[in-house]
Amino acid sequence: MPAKKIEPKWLSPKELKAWRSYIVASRRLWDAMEADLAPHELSMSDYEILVHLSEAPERQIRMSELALSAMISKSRLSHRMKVMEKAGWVRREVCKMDKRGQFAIMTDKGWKAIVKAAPDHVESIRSRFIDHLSVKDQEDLARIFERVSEKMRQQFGDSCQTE
Amino acid sequence: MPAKKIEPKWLSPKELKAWRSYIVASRRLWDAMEADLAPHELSMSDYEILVHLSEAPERQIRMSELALSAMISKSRLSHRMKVMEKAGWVRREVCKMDKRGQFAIMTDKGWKAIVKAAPDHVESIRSRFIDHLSVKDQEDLARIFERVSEKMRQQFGDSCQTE
DNA sequence: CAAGAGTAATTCTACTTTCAACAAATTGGC
DNA sequence: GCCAATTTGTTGAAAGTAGAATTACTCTTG
Repeated sequence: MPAKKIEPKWLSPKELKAWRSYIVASRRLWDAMEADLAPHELSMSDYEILVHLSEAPERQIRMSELALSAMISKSRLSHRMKVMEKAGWVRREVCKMDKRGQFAIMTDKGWKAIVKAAPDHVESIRSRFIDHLSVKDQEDLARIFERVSEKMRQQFGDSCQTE
Repeated sequence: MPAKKIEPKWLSPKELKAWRSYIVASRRLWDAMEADLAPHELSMSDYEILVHLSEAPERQIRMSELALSAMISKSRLSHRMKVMEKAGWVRREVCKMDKRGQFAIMTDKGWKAIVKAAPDHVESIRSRFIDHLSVKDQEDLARIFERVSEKMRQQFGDSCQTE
């Protein structure tokens, strides 16, 4: 028998529905949350950066590590830092140990900005997402997405670390 | 009693875990799937546009409607169409009824491109996501994200229609 | 210690996306 | 019919992002 082209296994109705609901809701959710955050002059992505920075010991951390934990490229982080530096939220300082390195450091002003934004953002997470989930839903979601992440890590991405 | 500042209701550990797992996995999933699609010279977003176009009757549809169903701005659609037109995948034609309007029309070449990419994309959806879900998981996810979308529609977005 | 390999971060270039402004056509009073 | 308001879609400038190239430093090894 000649080599036959492998017929792709299409999605069943249930599979398709799961996928589409997820994609559509995620897109909307992201947009809505961006909008919720806009009054604080923050994007979701910048918020994420600041949170990771604020959680670092003494609110300072090496650029590479920050890029890794915020899951963005170094290049992008450099650019955003330039912007946020101008806003006075962060500053940079060379690393004494390794003069190639830079520390991203959160300023008081930056801390205040994030502290001010946080309650609204949490409220946004709640009203857009979490409050519509039962505890069981929360557990299910966590389990599912943990597994999805885990599988991707196995499949190939050693390019990305744990958060 | 004087007006007291409302204490924000922070997330419980379970809530936080659900949220973070979702966010982190979603980010990774998107990136992985973009990479899976790259060999076909397509981004997730362009793929989405082409799919909606291909599903329209006679593979043609008004620009506004396409933008709506693909959940992108008109402006962005215009720009992408210019690129995809150059690639020969789509063309545009003025609407006889309403001379302001344009029809986006999928060319044969565009159809071929999407037909060629689809099996790989489906395989990508499977291997990255769907295959790690039980049928119960699929149902749960669909239910959850349907609800999330629904609530957002209620909360305020009449800016966005059903898909 | 010197050469080469490797690493940290930035910068440059090309591309994408957003936002505001715009032109053209339609609609709905009056 | 005419004028204002709205709708459709495009455009151009500005902002954002990705990836390659670059710079400056460190580490390894002979």
